[in-house]
Amino acid sequence: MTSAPMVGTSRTAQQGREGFRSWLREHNLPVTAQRLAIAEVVIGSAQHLSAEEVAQHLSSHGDKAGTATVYRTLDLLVRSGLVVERDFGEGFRRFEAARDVPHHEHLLCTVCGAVEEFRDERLERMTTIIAEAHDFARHRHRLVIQGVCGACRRGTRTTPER
Amino acid sequence: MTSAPMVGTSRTAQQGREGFRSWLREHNLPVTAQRLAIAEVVIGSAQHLSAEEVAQHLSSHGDKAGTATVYRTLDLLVRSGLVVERDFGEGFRRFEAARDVPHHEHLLCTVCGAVEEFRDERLERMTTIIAEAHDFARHRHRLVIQGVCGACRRGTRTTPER
DNA sequence: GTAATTGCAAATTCTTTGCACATAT
DNA sequence: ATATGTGCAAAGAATTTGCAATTAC
Repeated sequence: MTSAPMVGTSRTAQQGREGFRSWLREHNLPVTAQRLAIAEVVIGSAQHLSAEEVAQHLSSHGDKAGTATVYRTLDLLVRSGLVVERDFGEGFRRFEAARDVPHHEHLLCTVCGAVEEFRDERLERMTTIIAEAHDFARHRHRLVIQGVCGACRRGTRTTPER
Repeated sequence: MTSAPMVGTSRTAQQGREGFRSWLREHNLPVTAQRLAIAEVVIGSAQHLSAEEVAQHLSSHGDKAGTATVYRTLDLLVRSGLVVERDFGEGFRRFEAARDVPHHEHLLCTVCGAVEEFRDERLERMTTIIAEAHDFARHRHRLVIQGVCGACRRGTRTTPER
């Protein structure tokens, strides 16, 4: 966990589990133990988890699910809108609970891997204007700022981020 | 090719070939036909090429190189500073000739795949300020704006971008 | 001549798919 | 009951690596 405040309101694991249960019911999809467990892990976490990390969290909590199921459920979670997919250029994807934030950017520490989030309205407006100037209809954008966090610069960090 | 003006100065295939030859010599690395051919393709192109596309360009020009050699040479080109690696979240990397631009952003058409480049000083300053506010030492940043280009919106496009 | 590169194929990493078996409704 | 999900293992896609044959210097 980073020490900075998160953007938006975080949801509890319970809310994640129940929210996904409702969504599955609405869509006439079977509610299985694996699906609820995966939803609880991803939505209950404040981090950006990879598929593998989701599987690890599961087994460390007594639950377990095959790799295929993890991927298939993450796909459902993204389609439900409860989870958002992220690509930090690491060669694999990460998944993050969708909070009540329309959009936010990421600061990535290249030393410890810590991810910090922020929102900036100016950036929102700026990308729209830039797109228009190039005759593009802006759909969305993605900004990742890479750098070194304070803890790593000062050698203060005691616990590894990931 | 997009119709908008490119950022910075483009280099010719010849310049790419010779520039890489010099770099190889300076680093006591063998100058091979494959290396020069790959440099010519990547640096001579105004596009963002994938490793596979580089291999295709090669064979269509009579040259040829194994996949491993293409990847190994792209790695050298990146390390030489003559080529820059890009990640547009497609699941694979693209490589672009490094021009005299310190940094530029990308507009990506989600319909035809066209990539347009632009530079924005405000963004440069903004990311530095944002990083500082979060106690990060900014190293670099990456902004990709996704949208639909004018040609695709109007159905005007006649030639596929990729 | 000797050290480095090349190309092929096998190995890796992340992700998807096919299929027999298990489970939700 | 019956459609759907699950897990395993095989398949895929992009990229890397081991190694014998080849080439640069």
